[in-house]
Amino acid sequence: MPVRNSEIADIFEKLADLLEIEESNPFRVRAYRNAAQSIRGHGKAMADLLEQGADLSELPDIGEDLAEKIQTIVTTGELPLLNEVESRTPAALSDMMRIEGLGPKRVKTLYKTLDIKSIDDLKRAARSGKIREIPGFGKKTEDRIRTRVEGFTSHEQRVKLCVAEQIAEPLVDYLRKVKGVKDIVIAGSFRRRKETVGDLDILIAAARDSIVMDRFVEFGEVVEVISKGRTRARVRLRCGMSVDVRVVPAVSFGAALVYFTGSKQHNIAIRKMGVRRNLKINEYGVFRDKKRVAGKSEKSVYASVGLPVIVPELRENRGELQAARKNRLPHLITMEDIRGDLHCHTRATDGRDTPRRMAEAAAERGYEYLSINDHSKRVAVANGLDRKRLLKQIKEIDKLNEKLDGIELLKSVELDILQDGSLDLPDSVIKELDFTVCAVHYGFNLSRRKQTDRVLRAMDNPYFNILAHPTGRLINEREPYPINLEAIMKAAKERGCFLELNAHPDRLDLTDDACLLAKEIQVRIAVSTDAHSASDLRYMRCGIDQARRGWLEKTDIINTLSLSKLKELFARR
DNA sequence: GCCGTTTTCGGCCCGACTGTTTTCAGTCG
Repeated sequence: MPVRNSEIADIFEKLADLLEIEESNPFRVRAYRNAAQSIRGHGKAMADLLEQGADLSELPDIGEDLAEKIQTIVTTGELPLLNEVESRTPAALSDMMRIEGLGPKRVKTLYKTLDIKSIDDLKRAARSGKIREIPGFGKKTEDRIRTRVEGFTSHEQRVKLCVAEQIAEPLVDYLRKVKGVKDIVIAGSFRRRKETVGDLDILIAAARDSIVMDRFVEFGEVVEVISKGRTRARVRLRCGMSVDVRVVPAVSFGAALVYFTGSKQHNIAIRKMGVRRNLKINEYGVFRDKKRVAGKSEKSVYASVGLPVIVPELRENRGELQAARKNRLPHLITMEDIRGDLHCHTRATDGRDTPRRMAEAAAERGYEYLSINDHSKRVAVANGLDRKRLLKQIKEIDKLNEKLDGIELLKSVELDILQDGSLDLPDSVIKELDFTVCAVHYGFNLSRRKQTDRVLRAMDNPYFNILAHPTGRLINEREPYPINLEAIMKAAKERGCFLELNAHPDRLDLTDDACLLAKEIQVRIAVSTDAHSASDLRYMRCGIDQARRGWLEKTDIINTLSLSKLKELFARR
């Protein structure tokens, strides 16, 4: 299997850690970190780009040298420079830097004075009380290291956005009631609507003498106060999530919002634009010399560098600043644009509600149509429909449609794409449907080429309309199966097929980067919830968040169309 | 090691908090 972008990024990040411990040129260290981030966030695999003969040094934060190193990693799977550095400096020191409160300097000191080279070494040393004897360390530092290292798991997981929302809501309600709090916004990746959130950044506008910080650390879910000052405090909640609260005066709120919403890369780019205009931009405002010239609102901050406000979902330094400069920011899709949902299940298979109940719930949301896409027979665990049961369901839906007012149910199915690329029900029954949704449910371990060919062959069937959850990934649970998405998207575009952005918060498959790729290729997308109950229809919001991060507009999304237009699109045959 | 409205050299974001030290280094975001 070709080397994944995340693997290349991991190598550069590890190298950056070790070089930092060795006190190498800090800007060189940063260059490796920037490159890692750039590669990790890139929609296309470096391996594919190289195969197509692309010049990697044209990518942001990648120069001649790193382009060559990426080539080496893609070809050989490793980087000689990293091996060389690891021969001097133990690789596991990089893991130690993941522990909160341990940076390159302390890790180096621990290594040099106590020969601590791993998390386990660190655990033993902290228990034995040797760490506090090192100059510059003390009892408190040792205590903290001990607690952190005991509870340390190598990969602290980011939580899904919808889970973060449930965690944040009661805390924000609590803080909102504190005297002196004028405004409160959850910033950070939460506000940028990233699919997962590492920690919560809560920004509060309040008077300087507000007691909000005292109240914050007293919140019932707080199990550890990591730091607490007048303007900034950080705690850990019972659920394991860290929360930062920052208090700023109202006059700085807009500047602070920009600053704490990020992304970091976006902010750095904004600041650089400011520097060119002799402006200093920080979380307190925009300053020319000592004079504040903007900062109360986000609009004023962006205006100070000659830009319109950029919505948080786009703030990733993925071209939004250039687009804003040219007044070519996308008009992002909104919930109001959505006229129906093209993927849901009923009690006939693994759903919980009846078609009628689903239709009523969709109508309540203001939709014009909803399609019923129960599983087909291959998905036996879900009691998938065979030919006979599907024909029966088609008749039921026809009957139901006569009674329904204001909403139409579309007759569909979620077909299984078999390993040979055929679909698991015959055309003779599929042709009775309004359209089809097709997906891979088994055989995730095929090679990338075979998996791609499988889906491409399936798309050759003229009844194939929408490819559902195109990579099969489950966030934090299952990696995407290897597949050449770019080839799939190009083929879909040629054949008049569409890709689904599965809005279920466990899937969000396509990723934001994949949405960007789809936009570039101009293949259109269905944002669908894959609802297994009437209440699941609410997940549309999650899909729209993701679509917006992927720059998608109303015209990129097919379920913004009227029913008649939609039916025209589905008529490949 | 990257980058360019200061373009092939000379910059590269910076303020808050903690602990240990007594004026600041280390870490974080």
